[in-house]
Amino acid sequence: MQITRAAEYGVLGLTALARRPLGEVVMVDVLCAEEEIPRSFLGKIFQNLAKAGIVKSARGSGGGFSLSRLPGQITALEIIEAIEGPIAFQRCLDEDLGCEHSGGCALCSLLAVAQNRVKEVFHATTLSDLAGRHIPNSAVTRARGKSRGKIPLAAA
Amino acid sequence: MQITRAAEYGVLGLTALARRPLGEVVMVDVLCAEEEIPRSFLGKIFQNLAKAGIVKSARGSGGGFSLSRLPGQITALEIIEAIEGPIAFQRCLDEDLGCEHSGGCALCSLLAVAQNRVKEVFHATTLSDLAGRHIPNSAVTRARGKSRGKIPLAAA
DNA sequence: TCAAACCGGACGGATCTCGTCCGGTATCCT
DNA sequence: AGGATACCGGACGAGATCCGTCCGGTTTGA
Repeated sequence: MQITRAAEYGVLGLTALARRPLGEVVMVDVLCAEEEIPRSFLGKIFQNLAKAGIVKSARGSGGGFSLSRLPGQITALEIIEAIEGPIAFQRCLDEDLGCEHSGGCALCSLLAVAQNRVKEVFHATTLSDLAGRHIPNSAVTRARGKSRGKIPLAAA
Repeated sequence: MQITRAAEYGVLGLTALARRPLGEVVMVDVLCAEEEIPRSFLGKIFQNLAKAGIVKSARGSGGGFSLSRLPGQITALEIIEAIEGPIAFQRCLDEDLGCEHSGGCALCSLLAVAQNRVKEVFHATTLSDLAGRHIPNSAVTRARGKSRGKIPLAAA
């Protein structure tokens, strides 16, 4: 019952992209430096985002990634499902291959409701919502020196 | 982003218990036969439920498990968290050990909202809700013979 | 032609999942 | 007292998933 690092990194990387002028092509090196994400992992994640049409990739020298839509038109649900696959609290809730327990499985109904709630939340949030409020870690640590201790929560 | 089998089995086992007169002591062998759950696994799961105070255990001959409260007073949230540990979409959302990304992490806020939605759903559902609508698999297969083909969904 | 940058598959260690097994202990029955 | 019964609890283990890394291949620009 957790989000994967891949999805986390994917969202973070996209916010970094979304903070720039629309259409700007950025290398993964830049993005992962900005958000402190392992380089080759983020590369792999962005391959999925490209395949899902969220991001466009440009190869060769001067290449990189750019958003293929406005940040306000990309939902968190899209991003997360592009990386993790469809959100399904249980096997039988993904495609309707029927529940293995019984005809009217109460548990599956419950899980279906819960699952739809989180989908609603993710669907209602766009990348611009996320990018607006997010301050990249690298900026914070730079401003703070390298004190690696407890972080006073800023901004409620 | 999935519920574990353990939680699934736990809920199922408890519904079997909840269908009986309150306080009746039932062996795990009976419960797992009824719900078609591996015996030793369910035993282990019920240990957690006992530790969480959801179920009472009786040892020795004639022993087994019984609900320690009315089914209407046991929430799905309790059950699931007793088995899986606290629901936390991300490490930083469990106890407040602060987000590793930044002060005002937008992603964590989003995940927190989604997580609370599912907690609400689980909290609003009781064991009696689940037990009422659930027909154990064993009963279905008995009534149907051993046709292992596609199951026509009964009851909307 | 060369270097830059993404593509995509293989690999690998760590962790989690899904159980099983077995000796220990508490309880009941005779 | 002595068994038989049933839960307790820890160890074990196969398999899957997670979290990345690596490297050869391909595309592109200079």
